[in-house]
Amino acid sequence: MAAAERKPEETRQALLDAAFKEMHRNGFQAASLSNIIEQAGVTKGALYHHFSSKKELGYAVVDEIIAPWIARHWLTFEGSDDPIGVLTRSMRGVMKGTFTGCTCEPTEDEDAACTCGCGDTEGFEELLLECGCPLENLAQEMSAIDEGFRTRLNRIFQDWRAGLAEALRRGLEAGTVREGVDPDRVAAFVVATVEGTIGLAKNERSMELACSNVDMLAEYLETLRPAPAAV
Amino acid sequence: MAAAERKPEETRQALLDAAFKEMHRNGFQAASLSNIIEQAGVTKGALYHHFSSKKELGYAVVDEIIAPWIARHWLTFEGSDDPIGVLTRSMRGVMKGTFTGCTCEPTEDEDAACTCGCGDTEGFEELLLECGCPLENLAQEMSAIDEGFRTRLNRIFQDWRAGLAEALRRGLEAGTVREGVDPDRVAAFVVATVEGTIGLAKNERSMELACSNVDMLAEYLETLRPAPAAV
DNA sequence: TATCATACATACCGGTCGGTATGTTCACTC
DNA sequence: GAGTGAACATACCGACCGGTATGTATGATA
Repeated sequence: MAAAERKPEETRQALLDAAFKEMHRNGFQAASLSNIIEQAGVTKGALYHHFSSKKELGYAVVDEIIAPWIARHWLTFEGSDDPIGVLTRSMRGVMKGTFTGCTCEPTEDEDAACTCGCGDTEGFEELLLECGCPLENLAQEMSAIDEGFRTRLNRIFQDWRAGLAEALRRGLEAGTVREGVDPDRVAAFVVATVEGTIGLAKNERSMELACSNVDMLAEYLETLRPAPAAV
Repeated sequence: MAAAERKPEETRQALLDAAFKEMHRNGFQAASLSNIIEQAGVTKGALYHHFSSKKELGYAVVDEIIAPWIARHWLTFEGSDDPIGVLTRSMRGVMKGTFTGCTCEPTEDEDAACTCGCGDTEGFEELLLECGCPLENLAQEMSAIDEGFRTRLNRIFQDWRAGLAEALRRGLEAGTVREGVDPDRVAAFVVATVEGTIGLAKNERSMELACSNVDMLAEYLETLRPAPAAV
């Protein structure tokens, strides 16, 4: 094995990345540790040095890969007073893989790839369309049969909803969201519709369907703005 | 084994039912044939007499169990001219496990269990809340890695959407749905939101969340009715 | 009643799985 | 530069998996 390198943090990260990819495509239960260590370029000894079991590896993927990923792509309000506008742009960005709604430098260039340094490449939209949302996939598979997964995934969903609701509350104060809108209920509705849309689009392999649904959700969100001053 | 019984249709059905339960809880890949045959009360020889492989068993579950289940609980319009009303009742029925929207004798009794003879018992809502929608679960798990599953599940989604869109079209003609509504796009939006809602509620183990989302979707659907005559 | 396809039951196989026990090499301390 | 623990690599294990080969009982037919 030539000269060994001994970079434990890099090894650990390589294992997490490989595990994430394997789990994203095959789910957790069908994820093969052999494939993961092969992809990461290490051996089983390294894996079990860094993680005590397959399950612990899965938990780490949830906490250290999936959770930040969701936050990076969906909690992009950054003190904005227009949650509906930001959310609509985030949705379109995620669906198209352009991520112009990231918290990094926003760009006007619709064709630009993600510039937020999250490591997502241009091919991401195909991956999303083919493999779906990793958070939703894992939740569907594991939440019924493992409480550890369920609580961790649930935490991500709750943070997502809470962040969205918080932004809506600021919109209420700023007057960009009309009175009477319940931030928590709208947040839950949006999260459910987004996840359902990704799932349906994945099954039909149809980006058009995804975009149509996003547009319809955007239209619905527009109805939550204050009514224009009566003429 | 006392006197043998030789009822091939019952044996086959027992295998399908057991496979459905196992797959609903554990997914297809993690479903164990040993568990299935044990649950069905037969041996591996019987299984492989009726099904040529595990995958064929899974396909049969999709075609013969899941597809009719979806049709029974979601395609309940039966020539009604009020798709929004029927759909709203179906949603609430499925979520509460009362199924008052079934195509069987509709009942006014909100507490009644499903009377459509579909075999669903009172405990169904807990199962839906714990294990989610079997269609969505399988789609999430298998559509990316097996084309046979994907096409079969996709067919169910398409039939669901088509049935919903057809009902909306009748509503358009009957005047219970306002002009300008696109039946196909609304149908896709509804299916995605319903599936997303079940998934989210399953993960949070919260029937309140499910009901809240259903109510919000129902509110949205009400906006698709014709505007009341101007005063 | 002999025949024979159907409908199973039993026993077993190769392969893969997650996990472990043990060996080896590096980096650092003193 | 000897010692030591972290960071791996290698070899191996038992369990379970899907699948098969083969045996056997049943029920209809002739």
